[in-house]
Amino acid sequence: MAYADDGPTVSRQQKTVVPLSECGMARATDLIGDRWTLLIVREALYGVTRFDAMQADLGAPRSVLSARLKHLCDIGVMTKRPYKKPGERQRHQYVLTSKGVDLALPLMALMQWGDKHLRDDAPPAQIVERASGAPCHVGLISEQGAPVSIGKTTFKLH
Amino acid sequence: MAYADDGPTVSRQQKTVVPLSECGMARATDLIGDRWTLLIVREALYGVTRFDAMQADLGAPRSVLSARLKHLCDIGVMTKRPYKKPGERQRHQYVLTSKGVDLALPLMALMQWGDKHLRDDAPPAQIVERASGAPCHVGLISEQGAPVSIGKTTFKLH
DNA sequence: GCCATTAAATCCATTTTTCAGACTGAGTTG
DNA sequence: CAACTCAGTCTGAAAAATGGATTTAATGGC
Repeated sequence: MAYADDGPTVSRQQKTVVPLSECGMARATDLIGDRWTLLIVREALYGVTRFDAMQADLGAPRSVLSARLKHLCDIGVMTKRPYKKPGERQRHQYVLTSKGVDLALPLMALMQWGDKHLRDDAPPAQIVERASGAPCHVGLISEQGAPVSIGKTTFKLH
Repeated sequence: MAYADDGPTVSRQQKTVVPLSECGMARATDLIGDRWTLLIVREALYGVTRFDAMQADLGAPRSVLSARLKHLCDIGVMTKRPYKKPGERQRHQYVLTSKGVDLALPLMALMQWGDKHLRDDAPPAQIVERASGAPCHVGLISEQGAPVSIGKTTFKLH
């Protein structure tokens, strides 16, 4: 992997690596790569599902939040559903679908990166096993289920 | 973790989970959460380091690419350096710092998500161990180095 | 039924960002 | 010197984000 401390890296000359439109990552950033969408998903993962609560947490303009939530529902990352606690009025909540829950991993990876590189003190949230409380981290795993250092990997193109 | 198929999830009532400004993830999306930045980092990881090559791959407006690269250098994710292959003119290249290389993991996680949920056929790029060529994937790893299913984890707040 | 309240939006005017494409300037090749 | 390549900058139009005010729909209390 090209790396600033490895000495004079030579650039690939001419060719596109993978056409952008073909790459899952590009499609992903197309769908969710903006200022708010991932933060909204983070809210949902934390269990915040109501419009106003999200708005209060994020401070995003209501119109933007509204549009983003609609979009997230459209692409199947969240669903909007009514719910009613006994004795309370009916409300709406936005809940992650399984497609949305799968975003937890990229999100945790990003959180991990931010906590490592963008702050000096201890991170405010940690990923732990629910049962034991033992901390976990995001990493690469081999076919045999063993952790793999990222430096020992490449992209293989088809 | 709240999940659309788990039945009527009840929303947390009032409180902010972690103040946005405190969260590594929020800081991260602040720095790199836009349409192009992650794609630029992807280019760099693939080994594309020259302005024009990136522009051709991404199709981003040159002014935006220019601004993003400048920003990435400012925040220490990339560095700009001159280089010269014998017999060629001197050029510039943008290379990832170690801080930038660490973005590979969130990026791979996102790619994995996109490949799983945003396409039906086989993904165009795969993460493999350099030595053996065996495929890897991004996942959660326990303290003991064992893979952990994401459903068995939560966020622990401090 | 009528009023106040709350949740969930939408609307508006202003500022910021994006975009496509033309242009610039430095260094290289013929 | 003319043409070409690379790495940008500049420009004006279009799109998106912003903070704030307003709207709508569903209560619960009186």
